[in-house]
Amino acid sequence: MVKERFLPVLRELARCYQAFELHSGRHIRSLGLTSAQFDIIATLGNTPGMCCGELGEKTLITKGTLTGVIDRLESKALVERETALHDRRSVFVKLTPAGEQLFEQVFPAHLAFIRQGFASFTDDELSAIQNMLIRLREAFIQEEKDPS
Amino acid sequence: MVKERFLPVLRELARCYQAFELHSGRHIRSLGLTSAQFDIIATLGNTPGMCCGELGEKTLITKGTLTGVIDRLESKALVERETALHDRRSVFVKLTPAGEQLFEQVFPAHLAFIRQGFASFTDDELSAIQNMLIRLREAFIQEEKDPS
DNA sequence: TATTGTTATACTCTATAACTATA
DNA sequence: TATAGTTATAGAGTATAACAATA
Repeated sequence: MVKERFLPVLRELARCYQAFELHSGRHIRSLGLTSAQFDIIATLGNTPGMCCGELGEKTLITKGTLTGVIDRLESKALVERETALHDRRSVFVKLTPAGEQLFEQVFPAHLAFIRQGFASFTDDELSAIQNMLIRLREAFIQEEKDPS
Repeated sequence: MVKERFLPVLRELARCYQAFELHSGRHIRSLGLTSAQFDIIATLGNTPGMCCGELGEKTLITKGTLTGVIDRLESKALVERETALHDRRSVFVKLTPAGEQLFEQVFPAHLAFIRQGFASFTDDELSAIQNMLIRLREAFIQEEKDPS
């Protein structure tokens, strides 16, 4: 029978993230978007745009998938593609005015939801939890690179 | 421009969870399973089995999807279905011997990976992070029920 | 030759709703 | 009537690999 001191923490990590995802997923779907699509919108928000490679890195969506996701956002007229000037292999993706409007309408609602969730935390507590999450993530990544 | 004290924490929560998912996802796929399928295996491990309703609750997989996931696991001979005795509408799902063997082979490897990630944390730190994650999740759920 | 993004394939998950059989 | 699962449908993400255009 398994009994490890860290399992409760891992379970809480998953449950906490999933609780957040559950809410935000509903909100996103009510806008007619999927998580992947919203990820793109949120990543492009408040930026001048970026090329597919950069978008893929930030959203963890692989390039083959990314093409389809951007296709669907483009057909909704929320993003647009331009050929990059400096490298004609690259495609520059950015929000359309409608996309920016959606971003600006949706993001504050997200923030309000999240803000309330964090309302009872002091700044010190926030720092503490953030630092531990960073440490934990780095430990996971470390092993990824160096599977000793 | 958005500037909230809790956004860095939320981002770390997501990145930390995703870092874990990235690794475990690779491991799972190398076994020829999907995340949903592994979720079922892990949930059934060390239990006598359970009916679809309970499985769905624990894994957050909706019943329509669950049928398909279990179908695929059954075709791999990792789980089996039995009609429940007490209620013939219910279906009892449990690991086959092969499923148990997979569970017992895979789970320790997962644990070893996770254990290393947590290696540098003291017990006090683990308690602290766990408590904060619980608080945070409950705050999210609270809003879900009571959107004030 | 290497890189950027697209296309193609095959599979799986997702939400939703109608349906069957029990209760 | 209500519940437990199944079936059906349509859409979307996933991994993977081959491909075109450009560097």
